[in-house]
Amino acid sequence: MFKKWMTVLSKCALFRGINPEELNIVLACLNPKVSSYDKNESVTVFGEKFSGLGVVLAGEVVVVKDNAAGNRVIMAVNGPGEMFGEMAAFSEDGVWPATVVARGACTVMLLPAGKIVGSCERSCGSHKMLITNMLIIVSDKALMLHRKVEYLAIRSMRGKISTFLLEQYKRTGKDTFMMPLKRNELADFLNVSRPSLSREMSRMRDEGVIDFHRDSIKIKQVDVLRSMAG
Amino acid sequence: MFKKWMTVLSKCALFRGINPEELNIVLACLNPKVSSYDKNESVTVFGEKFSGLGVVLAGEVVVVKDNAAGNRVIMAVNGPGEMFGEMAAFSEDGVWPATVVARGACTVMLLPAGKIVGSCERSCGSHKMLITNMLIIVSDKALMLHRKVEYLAIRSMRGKISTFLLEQYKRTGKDTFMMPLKRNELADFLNVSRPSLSREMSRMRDEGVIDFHRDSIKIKQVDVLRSMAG
DNA sequence: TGCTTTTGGTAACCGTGGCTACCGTTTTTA
DNA sequence: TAAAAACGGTAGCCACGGTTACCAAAAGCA
Repeated sequence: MFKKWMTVLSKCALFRGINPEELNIVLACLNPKVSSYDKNESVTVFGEKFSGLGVVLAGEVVVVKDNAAGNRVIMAVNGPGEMFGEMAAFSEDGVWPATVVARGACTVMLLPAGKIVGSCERSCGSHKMLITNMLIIVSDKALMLHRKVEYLAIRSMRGKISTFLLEQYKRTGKDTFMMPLKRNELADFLNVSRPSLSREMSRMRDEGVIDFHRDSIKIKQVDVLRSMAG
Repeated sequence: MFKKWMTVLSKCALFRGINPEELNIVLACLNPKVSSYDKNESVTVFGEKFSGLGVVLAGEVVVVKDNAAGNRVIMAVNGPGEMFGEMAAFSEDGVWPATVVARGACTVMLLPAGKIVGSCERSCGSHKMLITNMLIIVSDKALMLHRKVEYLAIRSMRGKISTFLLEQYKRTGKDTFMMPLKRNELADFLNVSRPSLSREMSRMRDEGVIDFHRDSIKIKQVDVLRSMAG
């Protein structure tokens, strides 16, 4: 039944430590719903009734939040095997805390939240593992948000840009790399305006700290960048 | 042994649904460490080795984060029965993601993280409950951070102030209430400078939207405030 | 009780960064 | 392959809010 998605699901953090045979049993237990979406189609809408823990099976989704002023903040970009709605799954109000939009054609699986904590009728042994995995996942999510808060708490734009670039530098281990976000998306992520971001990056280029062309970026003075990060 | 703290602990979300006799057994299992601190003393320091899940027994602690630029951001204020370090408890790196400072004289309990998920030798039945509680707690924490991100994502100071006041208004249900934070702390929380905050609040008072004197504040035009929140 | 510390309001100055507008380039779609 | 849409850099304008400095009131402490 879920044979098609086994490879992806085995990579999903929720099912870590559960072997294929058990996974099949657990999935039958959880009774998930698989749906496909086109580009820019809404998978979930902020404030609507919570429909279940999401797992991306194919394609990519973007988790966004619109504040009333009309600014769209990108919370995350999730690919195959990644999840969304982990936090809402165990909240009381039972509504989506964010909007999830298909970044391109994609397929997602929605798991009813109650089934995860609720004790299984057939008392399948992987349920405890599932809950423990869930705990780790939500903790990681919380830490990610913690990091996000740190980003937003940086007052100056230079600080934000420098911090972001240094994180990429550390992640890739190279001083020349591709930006994982378009200017628009980066501006959203750093919570600044797009033209101001361009201007500041250009200034940094003029000063010889970095060099870039479109998506390709090169860090020329790591130490200077570090001093600007805070 | 923990008789002195039973009243507080029974109110702690971690032990919800566990009756006093079981609580004693569970506590013995967890082997917690109780310590006292003076005002402004550090309970935990950012980056240092994780020492365990914290529970405030008496007094208050402030969870803060200093960014390298020297700005101190208040993450939370925790009183008796409240916890800190929930996220770090299940992260890999095993260091404190924030600094916790005693707001006044206080007593806290530290629970070794491993003991919570690790299966109990005496296989005491409340362990599953403990893990489930932990899941709910961490989810709530994540949602709280989510809300925090929303606050920080608000561009204008007016928007921040309005949002904060409306939240208090909703919480107390009254249009006149006491500010739960000093100006200093509020400025930190909203991530703005203290004089700018005072100035903006004075402007709002001049415009007749609000009225205030020190800690006491009155909302005069809720609808206008709402339109300013975003 | 007087002294010190903390807290909060106000004012002047000015830099960062938001906004709008425009244009060239790249990518997508028909 | 032409038309349309998305993307990214640049420029000018100016307001929001950071910074510093100072003072008054309140609270803590001797």
